[in-house]
Amino acid sequence: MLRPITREVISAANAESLARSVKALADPARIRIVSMIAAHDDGEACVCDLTDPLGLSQPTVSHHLRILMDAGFLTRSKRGTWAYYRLAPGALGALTSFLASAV
Amino acid sequence: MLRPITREVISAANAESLARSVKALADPARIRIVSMIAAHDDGEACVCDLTDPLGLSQPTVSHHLRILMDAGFLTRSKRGTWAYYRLAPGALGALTSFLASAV
DNA sequence: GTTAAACATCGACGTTTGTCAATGTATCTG
DNA sequence: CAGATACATTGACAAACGTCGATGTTTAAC
Repeated sequence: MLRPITREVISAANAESLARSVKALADPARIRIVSMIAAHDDGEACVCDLTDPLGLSQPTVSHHLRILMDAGFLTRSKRGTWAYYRLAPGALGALTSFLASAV
Repeated sequence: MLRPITREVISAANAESLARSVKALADPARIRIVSMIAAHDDGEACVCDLTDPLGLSQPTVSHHLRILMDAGFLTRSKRGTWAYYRLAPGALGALTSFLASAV
């Protein structure tokens, strides 16, 4: 993988937006949540699947899920009283490849 | 890139350590610093090269550089009164590939 | 219509974070 | 040695963050 002769510095605005995405993953609970959802049956999990293994209260888990959703890493589908969360296809890969190329 | 049938959930300890690394990049100033160092002549830059383009005070820049060093993303070599910072080879790539595979 | 269950939202709290001015530490120059 | 330069460290402060208990909202079951 060759290094281009000229290397552009990331713009302040792009750095801000990239930092927002990275920040969404910069917490152990949220990293575990993403990993747990990815490993769960059918690739989806509800809040009640996560609270116990995480050792966190239900409001805290909902809070983390909202942050991951707002950052575009998760999607939510409500069925009955349950809310099922999934990985947003390609979102994580997009971040890691952009991170690797941009900085 | 095939997905393994069984997917391990990341351990709490590994999530903690991964979060520490990610957190070091979860700030627009630090992302710009990494990008600026990568783009700078000979792949190295001193503190005085960074303060003006970042619009931050010298202590703040030193603070960010320390965080990036502690996380293993940068190396420092002192020559005279100047301190030259470089990307630690492979550190960023190691993070992104681990991130992509582990979560 | 009541009750119960799953989840979201709110309010409050201690902790962590990003920033700067002030100060300390080397290193070079005359 | 005296002054200047480049950088690190310290202390302080406001803002952001992670967490929980309490409460609100929606849906299902009886």
